[in-house]
Amino acid sequence: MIGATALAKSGPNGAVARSIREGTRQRIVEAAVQTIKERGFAATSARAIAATGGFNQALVFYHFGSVNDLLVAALDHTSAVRMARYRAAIGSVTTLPELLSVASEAYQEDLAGGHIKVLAEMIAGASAIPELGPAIAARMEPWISFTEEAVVRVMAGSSLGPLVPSHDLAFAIVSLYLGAAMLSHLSADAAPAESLFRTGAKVSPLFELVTLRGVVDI
Amino acid sequence: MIGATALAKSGPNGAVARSIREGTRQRIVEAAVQTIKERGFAATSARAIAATGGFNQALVFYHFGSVNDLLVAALDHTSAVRMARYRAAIGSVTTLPELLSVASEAYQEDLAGGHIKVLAEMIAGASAIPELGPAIAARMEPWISFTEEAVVRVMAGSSLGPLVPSHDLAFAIVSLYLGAAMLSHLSADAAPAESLFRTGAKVSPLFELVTLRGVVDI
DNA sequence: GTCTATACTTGGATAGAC
DNA sequence: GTCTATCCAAGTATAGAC
Repeated sequence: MIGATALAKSGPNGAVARSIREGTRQRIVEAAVQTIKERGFAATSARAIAATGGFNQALVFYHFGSVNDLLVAALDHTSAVRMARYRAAIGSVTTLPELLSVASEAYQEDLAGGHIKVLAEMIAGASAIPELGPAIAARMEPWISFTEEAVVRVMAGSSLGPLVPSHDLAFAIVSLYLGAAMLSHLSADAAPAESLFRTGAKVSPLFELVTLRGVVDI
Repeated sequence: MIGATALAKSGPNGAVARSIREGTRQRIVEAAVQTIKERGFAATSARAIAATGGFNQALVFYHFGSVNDLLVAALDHTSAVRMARYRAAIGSVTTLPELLSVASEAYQEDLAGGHIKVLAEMIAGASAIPELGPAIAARMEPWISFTEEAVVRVMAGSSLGPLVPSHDLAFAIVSLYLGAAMLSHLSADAAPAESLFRTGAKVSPLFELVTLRGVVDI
């Protein structure tokens, strides 16, 4: 009898059943992500998150200890989702134009889905709340590694390979991605970043050319 | 007699004389910049600024109306200083390796002088306080234009010129600079960005090569 | 585990003396 | 123009009922 109490309250109410299945922690994390997307980092207080998710403010502290810890958990959550998406899209690509094409596609999805906004807001927030800095820096590392893998694959056999340290290049790409996202985010105008992808698509065959011809075998 | 009252309190006290000469507004702006550098955006409250500058908190509101308006003024101030520096360093450069060399030098100065920190904190803050967004976006524009000028000059006569829209390239460079600054700032580790400049210096002759040989006259 | 109520803190902003 | 004193709003966090 006692074992049944956990399910006693579910019944026909979909929302309640869902909250029991997913667990409250997960519900809180999702409310945090949504609040950042909709209202920005500064407005993402425990009260605002609770209002978004329809639960009590005190639950944030009961389950996560502090708002900061919840925000880190929220970043982990979106990062995992996005990483899975990027791995699926980019994991098997071996040429630069192809890479740019799928990267551009994934970027559009990120933009539409609000993932970029979450990332930008968190980076910005990390700058504002120093305690978050190290946690967020650590969560950027996998992205640099992932980018480096893709870069190494695309440059394999290229004569540029030995000349450009792949880690530097990966860092540069992530920086560019991040900087463009923040600038676009700032002016609420995504056009410049999109223009950049189009230009990249136009220019990338040029690098292929250089690679194939082996012009720069120094 | 009345005309003399303004100077009546100066005398041997250097600090007071200085404040009268520069005006209190300027003193407040400098205190704001210093507070951002030392304590970060989030900690830069009217009270903190007043403590840094050794004046009363209420003066912020008397002279600037709000903390936000003061912060924008502070960004204007550092931007003007940095722009002058960059113009002097880059204004006459015409080759890519040379450009990268002086840009790297100026970047080191920016880093040491805390200018990069102010910029990064303000961009981050703009994300946190939406009202600041448009003001800061407007203040990034001159940097993109300036970069575009330099890019156009360096690419003049290059066969890459017609292929790469200079505005896109300028946007990309500013994004890269900004993104690298924010990532470095995050992990309190400037090494990655410096490594990037070194790599740039190594690779840039390659572009010169492409340009000179005219390999890609499509 | 979840709620209500509330203590405590910080910071923006203003009134009014000087 | 500059100061003291204060109001007010928003947010973190906790105590304790349920």
